[in-house]
Amino acid sequence: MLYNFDKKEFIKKLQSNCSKVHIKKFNKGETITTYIEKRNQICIVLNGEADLIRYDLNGNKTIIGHFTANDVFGEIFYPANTNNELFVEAKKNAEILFLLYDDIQVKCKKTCTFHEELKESLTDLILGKVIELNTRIELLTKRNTRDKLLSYFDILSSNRMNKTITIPFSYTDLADYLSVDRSAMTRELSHLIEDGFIKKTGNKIMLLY
Amino acid sequence: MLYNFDKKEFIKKLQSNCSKVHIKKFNKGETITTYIEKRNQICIVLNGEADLIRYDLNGNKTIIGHFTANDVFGEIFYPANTNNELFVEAKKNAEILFLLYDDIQVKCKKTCTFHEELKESLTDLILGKVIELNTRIELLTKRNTRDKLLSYFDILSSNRMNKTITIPFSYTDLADYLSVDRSAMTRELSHLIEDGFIKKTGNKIMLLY
DNA sequence: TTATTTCTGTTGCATATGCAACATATTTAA
DNA sequence: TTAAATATGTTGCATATGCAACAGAAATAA
Repeated sequence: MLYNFDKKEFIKKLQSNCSKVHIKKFNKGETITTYIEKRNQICIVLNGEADLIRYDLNGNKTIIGHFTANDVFGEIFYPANTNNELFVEAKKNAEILFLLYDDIQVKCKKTCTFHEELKESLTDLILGKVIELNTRIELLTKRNTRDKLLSYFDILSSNRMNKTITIPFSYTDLADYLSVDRSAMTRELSHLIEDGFIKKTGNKIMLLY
Repeated sequence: MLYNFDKKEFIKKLQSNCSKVHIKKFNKGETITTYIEKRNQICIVLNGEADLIRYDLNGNKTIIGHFTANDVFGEIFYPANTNNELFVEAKKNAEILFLLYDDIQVKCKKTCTFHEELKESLTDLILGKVIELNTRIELLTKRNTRDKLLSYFDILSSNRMNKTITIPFSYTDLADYLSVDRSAMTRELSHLIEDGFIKKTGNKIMLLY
C-alpha cells in the first residue's frame, strides 16, 4: 500500500535476500548506463548522485533527471523509439543496484511470501516514479524562467519543510534541469533578489514569501 | 511482462470480473474528477476524450495531459502537496472506469489466480504511464517552440507509422499542451511551412523531411 | 604550491516568445 | 435557420530569453 511503502526497507530486502540483483560502484564522471537495448533494467541509487543526460542534435545538453540515494532510473521507463541519445552519468562516486523487471515480476512463479512482497513493493516503487515525473512536468510546463525557479524552490522547500533550501546542483546544471539558458537564469535570479523574493548565499536560497 | 502486456485485455477483465470497479458516463464539458483527496483513485478512459487541466494563479491554462481510449489518469499519480488546482474534463462524451489502487493491490489477499494476474497487469499499466510521462518530458524540455512542434509531430508520426498525421487537439489546445502561446505557435507553424518542413491542411500535417 | 579547468555573474545584442487586438472562419447552441 | 460562441490566422509591440563573450571566483588536477 502506497502510504505505508518504505522504499529503504524494500531496497534493503532486495540487497540482502534477492539473488537476482547486483551492485556496482562508479567513480565520478563514469557512465553508469546508456539507454540502448537494456529494456528490462531498473537501477536504484544506493548512494552518491547521478544524472540522466540528453544531448540533442545541436549539442544542447539537458538534464532529464537528477538522482540521489534511493532514486530509481532505467531504460525500462523510456519509450523504445526515442531518437535522442540518453545516458546516466555519476556526478559523485556512486553505488548502484541493478535488477531486471522480469526477474521479479515473472521469473519467480513460486508463491513465496517474500517474492509476493517484492512484487507489491515494485509496483509502489514505480508508482513513486510516476509521482516524481508528474512533479517534473509541473515544473517544465511553467511558462517562464521565474515561475520555473519559484516552483522548483517551492518543491525543495516543502520537501524539507524549510524556507531555506540548498540547491543540489551547480547553477549550471540547474539551468539544464529547468531547460533554460544559464545566463538568462542567473539574470532572473538577480531579478528575484532585487524584487525581494529570495536571498541567495552560494547554493543556499532563502525564500522570503 | 511488459512486452506481452495487453492493456485492452486487462481493461476488459476488470470490467467483466472485478466487482471493485465502477463505470460512469460523462457529457462533453463535464468535470470527471478533481485532484483533491482521492489519493487512491485510478481512472481509465473506456471511450471518449479527456484533458487534465491546470489553471495557475495568473489564470494561465495548461493541458497537463490529454487522454483517449485506454489511457490512464488519477490523483494517485500526483504528489499530495501540489499547489495548483488540477481537474480532468471530458472533451467529448466519455465513459470512464474508476478503481481504487488498494482494492487490487491490498484488499484481495486470497491468492486467486485472477487477482494475481490483475496485480501484475496493474504494475504494467503503471509502467506504461511512466513511459508516457517520460515522452512528455522529452517534449517539454525542448528549448523552443519549433523543436517542441517537430518533436510532437515525430511522436505522432512514429506512433502511426505515417508521415501524415492528424492533430488530436484543436490548435488552441495544442498550444496549451506544449506550454507555449497560441499565436506564437501559429506563427511558428507558418514559418515551418515557409521553410518547407511541413504541409498543413486543417488538422492534418504532412512531414516533408 | 602552481597551473588548469570549471563555475559564476554580468553585459550587449539579436531574436523568439508572449500579449493584445482584430478579422474571418468554423463550430455549437437556440 | 439564425445567432452566439469558439477557433484560427495575422500583426505590432514589448519583453523575456538565448547566445556570445568576458572577467573573476572556485574547484580540481598536476
